[in-house]
Amino acid sequence: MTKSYTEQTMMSSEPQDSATWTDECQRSQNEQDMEKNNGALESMHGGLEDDDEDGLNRLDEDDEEEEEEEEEEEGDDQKPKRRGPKKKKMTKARMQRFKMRRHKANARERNRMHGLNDALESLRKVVPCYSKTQKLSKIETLRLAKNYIWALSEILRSGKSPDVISFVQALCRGLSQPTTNLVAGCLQLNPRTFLPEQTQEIPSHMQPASASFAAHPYSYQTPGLPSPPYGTMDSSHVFHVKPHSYGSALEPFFETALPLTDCTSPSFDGPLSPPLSVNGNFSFKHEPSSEFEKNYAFTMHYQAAAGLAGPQGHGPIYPSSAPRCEIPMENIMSYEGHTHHERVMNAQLNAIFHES
DNA sequence: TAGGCCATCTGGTCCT
DNA sequence: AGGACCAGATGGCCTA
Repeated sequence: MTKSYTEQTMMSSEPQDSATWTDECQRSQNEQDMEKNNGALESMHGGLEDDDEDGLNRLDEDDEEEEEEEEEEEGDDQKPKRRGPKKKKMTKARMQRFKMRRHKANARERNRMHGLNDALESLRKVVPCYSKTQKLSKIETLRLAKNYIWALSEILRSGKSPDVISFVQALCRGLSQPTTNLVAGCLQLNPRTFLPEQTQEIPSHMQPASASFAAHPYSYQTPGLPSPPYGTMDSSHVFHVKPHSYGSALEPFFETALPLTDCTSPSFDGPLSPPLSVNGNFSFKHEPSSEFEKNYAFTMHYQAAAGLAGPQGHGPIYPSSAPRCEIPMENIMSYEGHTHHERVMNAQLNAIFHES
């Protein structure tokens, strides 16, 4: 039984505070924590007395009449005399109240952050490539969500369905290398495939159909990003480039797939990979054979994007005769697991395409 | 071991 | 006054 990251962190992190708190045990835990943190708080108090105790001394001025001694550093001629309210000593009672307030504020902040994380987790589930085991980082989740929204908007705006390469390009813009590889993995697509410079080498029939998907209409620079892999689709950080052939660039996805923009091509008769279900969900079809597939269980569920609208018939990119494939992995959140609201949203998108 | 990611604590600021 | 929000600091875990 493995502990979640959160649990591990909670158990091991230095401030033993209370991620494990429940409302019931919060009080006793509070007291324990206060004991533990006493030393730190005391020292902090010392520092505050020396530097700036405005905050602290403003807090409790009601009682503590018993210790009204004002602190004056008489001996220090160097320091200019302090202005403003005279300081009060931090008495035990005041200290206790301060600690209490601090603990309450900490608990609130913790809850707030948990709520934020819950929301982020919800976002992870509705963004392509959701995996319980291989979670996207917060920042990557936000970036991918932004790209996803942009891509869906673009579909709505243009009324055309993108080809997979363009769509993945749009999704991966600005993502780090691992996430880019992850998204590519979702599609069983070699990341090199959708690199701008490499796509130029792809024969015309496999070129992205919608130019608008190949590049955002606005600059997609992400200035100030912490490390080079962010904010660029430069191939130098995606699959550390080695000489490749066109064939390898398209492996394994396009080996058997029909030209992306032509769902009705009669040339199609091979098995589809990756499988895209009738409603557009991507999923692996087979028992994971490669290490990659064993380790990463994803699902693509951009139904509204990739699958909703075919060029003419508003059908999925792949023919409905394509084998519907599922991953029998319990850690995958299937599209069916989405909320009613999400399904309604997709139904509405579907309706839009069918009406257009 | 460095770097990335994360949870938590903390003090400041703003709002109700 | 108290709560929400924010950003900086800190330390732990994980991975390349």
